[in-house]
Amino acid sequence: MPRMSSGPTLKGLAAIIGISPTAVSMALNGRPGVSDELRARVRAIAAEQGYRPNFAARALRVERSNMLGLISRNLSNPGYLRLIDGFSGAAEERGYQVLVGTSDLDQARETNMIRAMTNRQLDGLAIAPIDGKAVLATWQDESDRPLVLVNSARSARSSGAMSIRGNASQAVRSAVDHLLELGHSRIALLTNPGLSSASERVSLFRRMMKAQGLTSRVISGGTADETVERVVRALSGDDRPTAVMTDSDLLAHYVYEAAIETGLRIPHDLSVVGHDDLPTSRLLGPALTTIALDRFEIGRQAATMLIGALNGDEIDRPHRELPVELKVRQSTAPPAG
Amino acid sequence: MPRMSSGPTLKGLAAIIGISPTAVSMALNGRPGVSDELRARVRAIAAEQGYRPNFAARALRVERSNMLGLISRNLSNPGYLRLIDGFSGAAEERGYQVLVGTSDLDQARETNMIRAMTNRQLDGLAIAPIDGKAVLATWQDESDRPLVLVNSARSARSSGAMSIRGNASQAVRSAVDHLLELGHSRIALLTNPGLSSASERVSLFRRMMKAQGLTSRVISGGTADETVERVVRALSGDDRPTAVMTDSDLLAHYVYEAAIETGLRIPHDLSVVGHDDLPTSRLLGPALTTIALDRFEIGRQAATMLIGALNGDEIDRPHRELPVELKVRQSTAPPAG
DNA sequence: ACGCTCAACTTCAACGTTACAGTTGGCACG
DNA sequence: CGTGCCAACTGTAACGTTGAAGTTGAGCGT
Repeated sequence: MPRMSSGPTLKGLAAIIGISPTAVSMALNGRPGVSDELRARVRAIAAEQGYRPNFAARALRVERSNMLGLISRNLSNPGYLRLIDGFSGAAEERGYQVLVGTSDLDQARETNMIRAMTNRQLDGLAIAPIDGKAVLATWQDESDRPLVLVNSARSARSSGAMSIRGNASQAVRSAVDHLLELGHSRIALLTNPGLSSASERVSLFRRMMKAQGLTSRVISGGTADETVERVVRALSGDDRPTAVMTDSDLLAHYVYEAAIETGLRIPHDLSVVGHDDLPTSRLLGPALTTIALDRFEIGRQAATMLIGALNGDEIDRPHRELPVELKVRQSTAPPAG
Repeated sequence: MPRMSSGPTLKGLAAIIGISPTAVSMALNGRPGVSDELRARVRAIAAEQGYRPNFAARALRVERSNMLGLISRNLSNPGYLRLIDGFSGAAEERGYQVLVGTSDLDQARETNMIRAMTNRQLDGLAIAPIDGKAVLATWQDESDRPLVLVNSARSARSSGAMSIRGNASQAVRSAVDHLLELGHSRIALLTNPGLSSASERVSLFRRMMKAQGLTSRVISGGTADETVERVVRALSGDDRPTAVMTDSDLLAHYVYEAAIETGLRIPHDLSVVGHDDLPTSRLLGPALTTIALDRFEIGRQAATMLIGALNGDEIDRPHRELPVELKVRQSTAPPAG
């Protein structure tokens, strides 16, 4: 029932001005082939008539939609808002619009999302993949447009796509080093399950701990409630960890909740290290020690890389790792006793 | 240079099967006019050939894009992530995709965003407007599709659009009542400037304070840094407020930062009441007393209302106010002295 | 056997845009 | 004064889809 109030079209404008639609198109799109004088006249009349180009028609014709897609793993982690913010800001600056979606950590949904987006003649896609390689396969099956993998495992790097992420090894290393220096020996890592990027971090963590002759403990997150519950359980044993490092500040928040539930005091009974540095993290009680990662910048650069590739530019470093920085605050301390 | 790997089109499929494109279209879209047998055959061959419908072409033809727009005021407030999450979840369930944008609290950008979205044959728009009336004017100028105003001022209600928001008067009332009961008399309200919905809250706040014979103080936020600075200044006078209530948890966070800067302890020297109840708010130090508002649900319902209207349904309550709930935690206490 | 109806298709045109291949006319040049 | 050239346009067709208006032929009642 609801229809667009049908404003004038290129053809309509052409009729009014008395020239061909092609000329109007060229005039409005700033392409050569029309005199400056006519161009000005066309612009004036277009504005006066309230002409609005029809993007669907344009997309059909030129096989470009001027839309970029952004698919995140979930939409509960505030870190993704930073990503969206950076991405959409950069995209809008260059005249692109942003289609968002989330896989919700579900492979099938991720594939569907990608398909749905390619149906729309999406010009490029940035995705924080569940499994980078699977995404690569799906995308290249569907489209030969630029793709940026965000925060994916190193193993998913390929010449077919670009990638950008925080420096994962630096992140794990600085967290572990910090905790070791404080004197911790029973350290647990809380990660999101099922992510190929997570397993990369896990193995790095295991290797570092082994090098110290220490055993490593890994806790897999799930839904919010599940995660808290699992952390509670992990913190209950006799040889419970004295420190937990996490893959995100959000996960660190769950540790805080678990600490409240178990009555452990942070940092006296338990040290916590996050990863992100959300704006709220320094305001937590106690302020969270975390590995700062500029997700806004990741979003920005992802969009910029996509648009660059669309313009045919040679992309500077197609596989980027942004530096991370340990912010020591109040949630870490030497282990008690 | 990058082009879609041109899969088969309706016409191509039709040629392969030996029937007309129209029949293929009817078969795939589940419309009557084809036998069950042919429908099955078409579906099988479409799948086998990897057929992907071209949404741009469809949009051009039917003047529907199957996209919904969501424009927020900014993308730094984590509350908007909840909104996006609820909105996109409901939209995806019904086969719609979501175009996001932000006005960044800039009128011109907001208007541009709306125009850019209508150019795309957007089917419906949910927007947290800077000025609801202005949005209404722009939108109705461009399109007669459904519009939902999110968190807009009551004054922007009109028959031309739907709306959904938290119960603003209940929110202001319960915050003020809570602080009055604790014994506060110098209460400040920290709001976002320039929002018509904010001025509605301000006037309600002023009225309530006046009814108590108390003077009211309003602090206008700005950028993050500006806001902290203004709060610091507001907290410096001799007759400084003993309590600050805010329009969002994000603003409450700024008050926390200002408190750190000025050395005031919460809640001993200063009580703080937020508005949102972000997941992190109960983990702050001290845990934030706040007015809980389910932004996820607002997003969900906004999308549902839009899609309902698109289906021609009679919308149940086109102007909705969700209840809010005061969560008393540790950031409020009786004033010292 | 005749007309009638209806399901199952086909044909045609159009949505708004732009690429490409013309066409025109003015002007410089030998 | 023709010839060639170029700027400034025009005309046509096509992108993939679908609505509307046909066309067919099988089945049915009389």
